[in-house]
Amino acid sequence: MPMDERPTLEDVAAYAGVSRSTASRALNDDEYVSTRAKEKVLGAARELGYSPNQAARSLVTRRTGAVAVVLSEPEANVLDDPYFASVMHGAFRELSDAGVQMLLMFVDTRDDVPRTIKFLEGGHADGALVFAPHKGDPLPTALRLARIPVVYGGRPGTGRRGAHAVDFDNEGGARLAVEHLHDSGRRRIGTVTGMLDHPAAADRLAGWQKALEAAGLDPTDLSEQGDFTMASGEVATAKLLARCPDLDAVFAASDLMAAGAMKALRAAGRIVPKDVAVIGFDDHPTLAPAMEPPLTSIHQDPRQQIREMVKKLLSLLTGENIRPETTVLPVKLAVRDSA
Amino acid sequence: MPMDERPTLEDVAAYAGVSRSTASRALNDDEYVSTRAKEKVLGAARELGYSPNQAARSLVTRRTGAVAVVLSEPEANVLDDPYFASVMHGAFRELSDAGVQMLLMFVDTRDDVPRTIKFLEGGHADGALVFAPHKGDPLPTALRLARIPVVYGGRPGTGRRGAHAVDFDNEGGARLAVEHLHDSGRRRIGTVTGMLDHPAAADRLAGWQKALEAAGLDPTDLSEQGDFTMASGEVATAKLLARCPDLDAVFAASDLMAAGAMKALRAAGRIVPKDVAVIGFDDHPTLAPAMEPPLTSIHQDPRQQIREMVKKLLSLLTGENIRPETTVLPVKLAVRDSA
DNA sequence: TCCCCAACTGGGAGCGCTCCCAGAATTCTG
DNA sequence: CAGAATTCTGGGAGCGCTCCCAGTTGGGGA
Repeated sequence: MPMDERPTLEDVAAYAGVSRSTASRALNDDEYVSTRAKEKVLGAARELGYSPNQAARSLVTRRTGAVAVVLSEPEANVLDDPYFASVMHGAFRELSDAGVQMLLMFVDTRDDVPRTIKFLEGGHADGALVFAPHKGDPLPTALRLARIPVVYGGRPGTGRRGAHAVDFDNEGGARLAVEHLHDSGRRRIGTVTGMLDHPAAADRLAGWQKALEAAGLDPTDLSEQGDFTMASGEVATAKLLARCPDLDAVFAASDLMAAGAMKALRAAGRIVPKDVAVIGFDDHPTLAPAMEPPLTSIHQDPRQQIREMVKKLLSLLTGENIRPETTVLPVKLAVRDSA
Repeated sequence: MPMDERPTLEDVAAYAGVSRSTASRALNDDEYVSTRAKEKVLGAARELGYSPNQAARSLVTRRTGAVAVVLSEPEANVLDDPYFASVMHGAFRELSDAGVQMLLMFVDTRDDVPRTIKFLEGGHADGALVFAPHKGDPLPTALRLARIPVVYGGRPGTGRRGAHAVDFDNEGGARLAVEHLHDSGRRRIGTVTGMLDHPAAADRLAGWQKALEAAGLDPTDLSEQGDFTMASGEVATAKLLARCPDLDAVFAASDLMAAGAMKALRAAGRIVPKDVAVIGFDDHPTLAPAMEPPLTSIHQDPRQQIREMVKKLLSLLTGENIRPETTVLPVKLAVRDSA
């Protein structure tokens, strides 16, 4: 073996004084290898600094040892949101514990869709963890046709039947928020929604509405649509305030919109939480505690989500025939000063 | 070719009525292929939905077509910081434009270092884009020994000689901040630093100090160390305030610490910016405009950084013999209400 | 004692591709 | 128009691995 080249399995086998086959068996701890042979091979591998050639292995096993994490979300949303950073970090940890590499792919232009499909179909990854929340997103349909093992993060907007997914209890979170507000005496509880083609936004709105009705309150005129950005939260809250001057609470479907709501309330001379209480959603680790006053918000644990997703995907990859279903994870209320 | 299997190059060649070699040449647009043959092959490939087997190709070319993006930074910093989200997104865009896949790796425990090195040495990626800012980080040294093409984001804390890197003008940014404060009449300009084993933090501190001295001001007692977190900014500012009650400006080395500073100032009854002006660093796209008052901050463009990094790495990979040097990118002042 | 079956080992084939080389077809030169 | 140069083509080898199969070893039961 020349000095400047990486050792191959053959080199390891020769060094250990066994055949290539035996070396392979030892390294992959197959059955039918004597402990003696196994020790020799493992020792040789360590000695030579052997690391198997993934390409050669892939060529025969038809497995790449890599999983793609696909974010199908407009650029701005991904960048603003530490949720995605958490997801990526968590995905890496979970996957690398399983010895799987993580390929990261963003899909934010229409052109990216065929490229992504082509890539995944091409067998460059064994499976995918996909975050594709928009209702019109063509990706889930295309993925289903391509018969690639996929687990979704969040309820996919399209092709909901027969998909493996892990979602948060968005409706329950909204209910939690409304109940907290109601319990502290609020009666005119408005909401600022996200884009309603986003299942999470729709679920949060539904939760708010059901909770109001359950409390015997009338939701009419009390909801205004935003788009998850701070500016939209500000505008929506101003409209809400103009329409219902007796507003005494705002449930915003994201912390960013809650920040906008606070701005609008401040501009209108309302004190938070004395005059109007505010609750956000996401429990943005940086933003929520930094706000003035610190924001009460619905907390969700992205790490738990990704852990479940990886677990499902790995089962899928080992050929386990698990039933396609959406696992729903609980959320909780993180109480601070704003409500 | 069976229906259920992916077509191989051989299938494409047969379909086009040429040999495997010619098909390969056509697909890789090599020289010495007739236009006629090329068209036939390309047509056949399209018809059959052919996508080359990357593993087989890697095996012979000894190139993986993938680049690793390595974040060697404690978990919390990565999660809080939309800078990293920007970097990852930008890296994906730039790399995929070049037909290169992106592998993401985090290094946050000591154990991750050998694993990462092993992985990169194993030839699983053609090169790496590394963010490893800490002074004691063993990664840069290990990477240099492993002779892997690497470009650093930010000045690497270790092994600075002979490394390819793209950094921001941290010192210049601090100077910009101080000059702005001085121009608006502030004379007691304190600073809250980041962890000083972080080159960016050290550079920002140096810039602050030099700018003060250039303006004929005395920096004594006016700097306090933080660790880039909000809580540390609050504590540091309180100390500063206790030591120098006539403080009229704070330059924080991160927006998060600026948020902490604002909290401390508010708690001490100081009005921002009337009594004390505050300037942050990073221009955090979510946090800075959401603060009350909106934060003046030093803006840096992570997209530009990653673009330069990818450019350097691709040159390195094509064997160009570019000189190892640190490219320094300009920053600018984003003026809002806090200063 | 012998045979059988389990436990183990080694060699061969082949995954799908690129590259090299020899030969065929075409074009260019004098 | 012959010969040389050039362009193009196809087959063979081989990248490093896993898997299959045939062969070898050793221990336990008849």
